[in-house]
Amino acid sequence: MCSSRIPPAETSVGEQPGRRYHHGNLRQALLEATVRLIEAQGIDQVSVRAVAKMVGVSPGAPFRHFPSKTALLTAVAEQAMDRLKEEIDKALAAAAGENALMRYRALGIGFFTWALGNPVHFQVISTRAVIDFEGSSLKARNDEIRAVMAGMMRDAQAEGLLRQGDPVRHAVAGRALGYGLARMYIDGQFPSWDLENLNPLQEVIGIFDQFIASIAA
Amino acid sequence: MCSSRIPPAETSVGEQPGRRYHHGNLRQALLEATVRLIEAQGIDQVSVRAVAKMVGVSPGAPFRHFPSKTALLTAVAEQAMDRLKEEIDKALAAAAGENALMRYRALGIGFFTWALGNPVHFQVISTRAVIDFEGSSLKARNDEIRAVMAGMMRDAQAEGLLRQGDPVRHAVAGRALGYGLARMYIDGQFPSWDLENLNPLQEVIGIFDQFIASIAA
DNA sequence: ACCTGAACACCGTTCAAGT
DNA sequence: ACCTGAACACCGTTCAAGT
Repeated sequence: MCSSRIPPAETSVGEQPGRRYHHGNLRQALLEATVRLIEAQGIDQVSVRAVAKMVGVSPGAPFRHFPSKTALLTAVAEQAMDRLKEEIDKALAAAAGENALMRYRALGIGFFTWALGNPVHFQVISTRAVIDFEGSSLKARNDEIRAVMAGMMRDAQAEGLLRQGDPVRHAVAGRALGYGLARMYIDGQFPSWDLENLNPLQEVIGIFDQFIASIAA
Repeated sequence: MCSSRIPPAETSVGEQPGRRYHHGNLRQALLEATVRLIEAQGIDQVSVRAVAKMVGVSPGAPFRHFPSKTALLTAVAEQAMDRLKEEIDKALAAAAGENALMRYRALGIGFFTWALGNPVHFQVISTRAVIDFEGSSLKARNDEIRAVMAGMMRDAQAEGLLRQGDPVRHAVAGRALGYGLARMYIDGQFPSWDLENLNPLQEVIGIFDQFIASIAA
């Protein structure tokens, strides 16, 4: 009945299930279906079985590609982190000639652009209960970004760009501010703060800029 | 065999299961068992059945007191929020005579004291995916605190205590900073930032103080 | 090599039946 | 009034068997 199955188009694996899957890139299809399921139902509603069904495959099939549900979600987080790093690298490249504080700003804007543009990915990365942060590439990647931020703040102080205070504490504060703002936006808290006039990214950048102005010399 | 059952001690419902429960305060016992289970296993491992077993009751019993698992966790969050409000009220009472910026600081310290002292409760309150934030008392309580913070920042500006910038943005930044710091601490990120010298509460307050100093006139 | 489909021990939730 | 215990439709995960 289906002896001449055509494989699904090389990279675009997000169409309607198409009854028979067999080969094709199941791994990537599962990752994409997981993201779509989180978008549609929320992260706590994700089940491996539902993802398998979306992709048209049996309940056990995903376990040939991911040893556990946690591993599946961790893989989604790793893809998310890769995209974040790209966004940050792009922003940093564009700000290469500027001073340390402006490079710090560029990094922050890269982060906000990514987080508000990919809320599901941000959510997965920041939901530690459900991913294996320590045992994956996530920790190293995260530490890289942290080190870059801390270094910039130190440079900013050395260049006399900071008004006062400990650069490490400023770096931590900036990170916490970024994390908290992204989270508040995604949790839908902006309307309560009367922050619905501008578009959210503009608003977040405005707040971040005010933070930078506060610590600047 | 057990015709003369003694009811469990009035309020202290956290002892070893004691085979037969029947009356007693099952509702409160379930809430406490839920907190202990999260402490021991993490929030994603909580199951109504496990909570029921901890308390020595059949799988269906909790549903007489909470319509759903979400309702159970939301009730835990509501108790948590009540304690947060107490902590904040206490801190504000102690700072009643001071200026708006110092009262803002007191509120912040109340929050940090609560969050670092009750990490499980903070985690439950901030895990939106698993509680009913909008449809409970949580939203109103949260809005109260937000309004107090925003009011203080406005007063601080009116009293000439702020160096520059929009007080609403400062208020949002302070909230995001507080949320982000508590979260970073609970996620175990402090060691990576070389923040393990002081005790965490001291460290967090130090960073918060530096933020306040940055925006102060 | 990759997938199916049955199986196991779990879940949340409901509901008749017990006390 | 409150709880039990069986039942239902789910889940994560494993594994023999198929192609």
